[in-house]
Amino acid sequence: MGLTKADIFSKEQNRLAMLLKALAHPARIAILQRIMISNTCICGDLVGELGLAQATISQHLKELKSIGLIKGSIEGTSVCYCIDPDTWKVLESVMKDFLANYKGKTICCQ
Amino acid sequence: MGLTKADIFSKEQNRLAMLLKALAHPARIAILQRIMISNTCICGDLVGELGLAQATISQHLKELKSIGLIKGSIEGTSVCYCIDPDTWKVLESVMKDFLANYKGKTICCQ
DNA sequence: ATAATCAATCGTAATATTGCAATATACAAT
DNA sequence: ATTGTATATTGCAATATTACGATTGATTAT
Repeated sequence: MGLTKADIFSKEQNRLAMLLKALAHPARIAILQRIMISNTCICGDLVGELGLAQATISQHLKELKSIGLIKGSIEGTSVCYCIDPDTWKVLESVMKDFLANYKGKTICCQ
Repeated sequence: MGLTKADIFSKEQNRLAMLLKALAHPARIAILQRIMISNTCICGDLVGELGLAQATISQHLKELKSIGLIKGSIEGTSVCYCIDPDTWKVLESVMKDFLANYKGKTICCQ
């Protein structure tokens, strides 16, 4: 079918799944790392650094923007992207909670 | 195309992307939460609790198993699944490192 | 042996994702 | 006005994902 049955899961489960889906591509991970490491917003530059076509990178940026992980602002002739601190905090918190559910003390499945 | 160009990214970027992709579905998140909360391996039970068909759940379990996030063992009449502590630790560590790249002190993109 | 139960696999339909060429849009410089 | 530069959008082809009915395989109970 290819259509996730979102209505049978909780808001939180869907939210986390959508955030992780936005991260779940090496190109988008590379883009985010590039933005973070530069410690400032990143304008252009991405095309040529990654080995992907301009249209493809633009599409990945759009995806990251639509989930709110990054935001862009026009800076003269080009567009600058940077991490959205609010969404990033949400991601950190939600992911931490999820991972913390595992206490690591199961004494089964040897 | 639908074919990720994995060869142009680093091993680490691909590894993280694959782990996150395995997590990036509400059903698989729900399955993992159910396993974690029960604090023991979970045998069957999943079908009926989530609103998905048996074949669908089996498929999601297979996906989680193939990336190594869970492992299954035959327990009498049914099959038990539990978190694989090693992969879970890798996930925690890799994800923590990724998130920590953001220092949150960009003074741009207002 | 037969029936019952549980989980895996197969086959298939519907939909989503990835990637890029081509094109469009926006703005700056000449 | 025209040219150049940077990013976005469109359209398309190839592949992947999601979901489930039907079937199969394995085990247990009768």
